[in-house]
Amino acid sequence: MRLIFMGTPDFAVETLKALMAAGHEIACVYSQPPRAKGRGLAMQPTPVHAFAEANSIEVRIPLSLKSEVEQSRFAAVKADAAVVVAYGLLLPQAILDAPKYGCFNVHASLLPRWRGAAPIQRAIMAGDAESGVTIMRMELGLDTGPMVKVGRVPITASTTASSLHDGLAQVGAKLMVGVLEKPSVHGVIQPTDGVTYAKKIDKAEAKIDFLKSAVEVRNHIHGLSPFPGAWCMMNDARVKILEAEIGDGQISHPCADGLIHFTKLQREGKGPMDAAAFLRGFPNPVVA
RNA sequence: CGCGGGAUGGAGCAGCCCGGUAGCUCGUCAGGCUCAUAACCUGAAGGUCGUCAGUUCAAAUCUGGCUCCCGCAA
Repeated sequence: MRLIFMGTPDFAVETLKALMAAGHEIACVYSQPPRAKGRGLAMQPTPVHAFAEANSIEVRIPLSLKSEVEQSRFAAVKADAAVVVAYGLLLPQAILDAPKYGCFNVHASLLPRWRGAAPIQRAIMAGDAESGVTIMRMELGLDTGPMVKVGRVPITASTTASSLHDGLAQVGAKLMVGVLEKPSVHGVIQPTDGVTYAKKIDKAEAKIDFLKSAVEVRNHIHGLSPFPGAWCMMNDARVKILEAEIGDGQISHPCADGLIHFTKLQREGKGPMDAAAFLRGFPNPVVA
């Protein structure tokens, strides 16, 4: 099929790769415009942008799709369908209606739970037992469309946002390819019960609150690992905690109901390391 | 030119300010000891100190360029 792909972060690249591998024609790719970010505030294209460019696919980076000009450009592609994965812009009705089979979205949660920006992190932080990917037909509302296909992934004591992200990206890519084999399918309307929204991660919430239970602290750490990274102070140094386990260990700290110990940590300017290595360069840490 | 930290045997660090023998903790290997341990003892291997140039009798250390890694902030 002739497709338009719309996406921005790494998570979306997996689906784009899978669509190409499945033999679909990617007519063009939409992504967020490059922004000045990172050290030195250099302009950097988004991961999807960079990948598409490396594969000689036309990249479009409009600031908005509200204008008639952009909408007619979109329609002029005459795509069979559009696949949207974490794009970052709302699609007006004119866009949604343009492709022959409509617009499909890959969302990293079991809808209607965790609609919105940070479903992966929120699921882990909330202590959910499982997460997943939902493919839906897009509507005007935020992640409200009828569900076409669902893939489930368990969340365990060792699941981090990073590992879940990678897992879901694979699952989502695979499901999306499957859905396009029967692009005319209708979806199941989302239940009205169990709707939650995954609001964007705010860096201010990254600091670890040891007044919570050990499990809550563990979920907080894993949900924010590695970005933006849960952190605490140790001997006047700011240290990111990337992985932790319930109970006592080489570097532990009490929570409301017991000890938690850190198994992977990173201090400023350094790389991530396990507890034993961390202690060699940072003996007798006092957690504050 | 947003602010800052860093690159030293396999891992984590010290040494740099005040140039002059390559150091520590751990790991690895060999041997010993022990009922036993993340135990202990003995010995060994392993590094052109990120890279290029400069200063100097002499550079891990001082000067300048470059590459790469990371924290903050956006």
